[in-house]
Amino acid sequence: MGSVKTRQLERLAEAKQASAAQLLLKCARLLNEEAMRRVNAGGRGLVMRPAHAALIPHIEFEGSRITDIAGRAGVTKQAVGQVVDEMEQEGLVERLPDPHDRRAKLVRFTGRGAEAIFYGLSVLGEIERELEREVGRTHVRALSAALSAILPVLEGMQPSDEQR
Amino acid sequence: MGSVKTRQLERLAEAKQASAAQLLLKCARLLNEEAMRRVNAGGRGLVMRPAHAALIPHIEFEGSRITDIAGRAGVTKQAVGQVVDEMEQEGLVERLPDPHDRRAKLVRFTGRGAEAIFYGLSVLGEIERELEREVGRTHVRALSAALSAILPVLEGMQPSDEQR
DNA sequence: TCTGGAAGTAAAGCATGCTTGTCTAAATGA
DNA sequence: TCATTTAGACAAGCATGCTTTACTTCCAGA
Repeated sequence: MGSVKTRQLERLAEAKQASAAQLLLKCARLLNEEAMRRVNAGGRGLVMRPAHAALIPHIEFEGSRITDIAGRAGVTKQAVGQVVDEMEQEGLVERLPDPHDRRAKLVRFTGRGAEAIFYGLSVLGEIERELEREVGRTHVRALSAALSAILPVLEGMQPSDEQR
Repeated sequence: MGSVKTRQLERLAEAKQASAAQLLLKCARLLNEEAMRRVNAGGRGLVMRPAHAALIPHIEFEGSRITDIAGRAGVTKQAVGQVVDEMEQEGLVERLPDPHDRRAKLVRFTGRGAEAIFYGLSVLGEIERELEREVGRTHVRALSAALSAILPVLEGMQPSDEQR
């Protein structure tokens, strides 16, 4: 009793009160789990995995090169190639020859891929509407506003991610 | 042109505007990356990995049983045992005999473990202060308020997680 | 006092998501 | 033209974080 360690443990108990950062991390984890659960329970045959989700924002609708996707996603082109293989087998994307460079290929969403993305977005929208119903639209709008402000700051903290 | 697919791709481009849910996920990912980066660059020998972070909230200061931790974290006791092994080797936690059950052991933070947690929390606090400096305290407080409201709703969506 | 179940450990295995290294074909530029 | 670089594919390997199976020790109820 009264030892250094005991006092530390007491301070630790106090510190348990969540900061905004901790709240953010926890909410996002729960939201992500719920969204994945709903997407994969969506009756469709396809499975959505985090590796897929990570690439989607970096595949442009006109088609993107593997190397470009890799650079933006911050992983090697080999890693992207593997995930693209999977998504291609599920019929979500297709590889097209790049008219500007015969070494290159363009990865592009298929119609089915676009549908899958809409479905995923609709799941997020659905959850969002449920949240609004529970906590009120004001809170959700404030959340959006704050996150929109914070996002560029967080992006600015990213390491420039030299070569890979 | 004008095909079903083309129209879908156009809609897809519109849909790219981020919802609150998407913003939340992206911000959290960036925040998490930045926090991990800073913690592991903290000069200390120890490495922080997601698996450790996942257990920490479930280790009570008085000590918790492996089985309890596993139940709350939603993984098997074997998985928890492995991570606890690692944290024990780093001197962050210790295993004590449970006075109430000679089969059981209590996992508890050591002084060093408590320090490490303080350090981790201080990193989060530091990032939070930087965010306040950039976007203003109002936004960050609104963020906290909204997340605090949303958290219990998200927790309520959790599957009851039958047996494991 | 046994008998079933729970706590923890041990070992093996597996899914995921990466990496590095190597190769071919094509572009690029001196 | 020829050397270098680049895009992508292929193969192997590895780190992480789990799981399943099997065991020992101990508790607890019939």
